Amino acid sequence: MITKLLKDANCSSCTVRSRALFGSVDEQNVRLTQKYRDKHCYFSAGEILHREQNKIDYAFTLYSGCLILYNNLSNGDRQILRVTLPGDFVGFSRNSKGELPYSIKAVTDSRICLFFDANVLQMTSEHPEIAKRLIDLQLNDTVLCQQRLLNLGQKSSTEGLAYLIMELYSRIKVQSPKEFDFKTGETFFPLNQADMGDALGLTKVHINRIIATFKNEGLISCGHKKLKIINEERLSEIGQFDIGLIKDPFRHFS
Amino acid sequence: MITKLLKDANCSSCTVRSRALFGSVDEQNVRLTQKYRDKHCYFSAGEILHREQNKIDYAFTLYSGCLILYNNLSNGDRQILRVTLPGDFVGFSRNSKGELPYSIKAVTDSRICLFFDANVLQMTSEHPEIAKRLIDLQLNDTVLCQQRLLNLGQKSSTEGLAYLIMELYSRIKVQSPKEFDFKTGETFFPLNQADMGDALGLTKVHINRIIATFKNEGLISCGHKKLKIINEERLSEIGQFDIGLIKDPFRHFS
DNA sequence: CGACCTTTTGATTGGCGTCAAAATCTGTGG
DNA sequence: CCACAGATTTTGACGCCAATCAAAAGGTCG
Repeated sequence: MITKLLKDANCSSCTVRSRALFGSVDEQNVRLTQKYRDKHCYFSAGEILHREQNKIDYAFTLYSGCLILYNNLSNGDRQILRVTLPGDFVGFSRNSKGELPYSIKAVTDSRICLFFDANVLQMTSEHPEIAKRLIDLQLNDTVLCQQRLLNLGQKSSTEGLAYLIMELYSRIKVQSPKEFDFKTGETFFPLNQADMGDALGLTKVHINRIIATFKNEGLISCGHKKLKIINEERLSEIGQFDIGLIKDPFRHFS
Repeated sequence: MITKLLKDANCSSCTVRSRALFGSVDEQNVRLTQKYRDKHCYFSAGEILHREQNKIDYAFTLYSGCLILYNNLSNGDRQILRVTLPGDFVGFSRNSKGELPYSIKAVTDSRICLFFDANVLQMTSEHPEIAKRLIDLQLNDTVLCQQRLLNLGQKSSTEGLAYLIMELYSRIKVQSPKEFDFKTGETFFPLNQADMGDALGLTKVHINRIIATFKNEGLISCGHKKLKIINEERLSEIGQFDIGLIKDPFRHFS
């Protein structure tokens, strides 16, 4: 899928490095891992990078932009499983046939950098600290996923949406600080109302009504792909969102 | 929490080994890893092994029995995040303070074997193949968690329950084959109706009504902690459950 | 045998889905 | 710079799925 979209550039031109993957690795090792990185490529908003059940033989880090990972059901409904932001690592978890179990779509123009499987294998063997780093990234993803289970299973639609907004907003401030305008307090916000519905198992109509109440109550203001949270404390409270989840990642080795 | 419940025995007496953790490690190495294992201990049904936000400095494998990992909300509601079966590994993902973000409770009499953090650290350094195995276990857990997101977010209560039953049933057949009676087709089934409700975000009353329809339609029969699936194919279809998810785990290195 | 837990059943309520249409915004090309 | 097509947001009316409340029946275990 991705191969036909590969651009020529190799990764020596990448100026942004994968914070998530190499964050705990010292500078010398980062330079060493340079050689394991392969092609990087660009996608524009709306492009589908991968369709669930198709095979791939690489993983990648997101350099810029925003992707959603999702599953489709037979009736056409869609569940968003994860929203990835710059620095996130994507593309492990394949079955014996090499099939990745979710689809991937760019919600904004995005730039990724590929790591082919053979290179990941070699990299983790030669740099055990990177293997441990991979465990930790995976552990944290699992915790976030479990928190979303809690969100979908036990919270009301209002609580769930408050949580979703706070979680994404907090991650954007950490992972894409450039998108946050300190003058106005406005952040770029990648999801539209239909997307939020698909993340929470609600209809876009209902999402719209909840957002309307949030606006009325002076909690947020938002426009096209823009979000300003006016009362962060109250919104966190409604969503039972704990900022520690983002600021203090769950891990084991690092 | 666990320490005060520790029984004296050390792990040399363990006859069951952690299939999940050492499944891909050769016999010689398994014997080597023996030394990293610490105490093992027992819990009876209903005992709480750990309360969310408390600190621990070990992880463990479940040897026998069944545990649930869950979160409580402030209003008393509970979301079951994961049901662990023999062979499963539990207890990574802690934050900087060493806090594990979920509670753990034994739903049946259970036996676990501890690995203290220091030993896991040493073990993964000395046996890189175990580090990679840990990544894979974690990857598969994440995929299962994501499938439960799909379950909660997009499926009807009937579909969701069919999926839950099929998933647990299939995992029991693989991970606790002794619990499956080939003569009667009956399996031990650890969850009661309230638990299933807490796993799916539904009330026990509603679970009961759905189970009644499953019985009426001749799909299952069940009694106290016992389950017999009469029409496996149809139940899988209703739940949109794919047995490959269990039989062909998602992974990257092994 | 009795206390407690789990399952079962009924009646009523409300949250969110569904359907439909209008209003607004966005990006594109002339 | 405006016109237009398409996407996204907004609003309204109505219906249904699952929650809630309540109580009885059945099982399990000490």
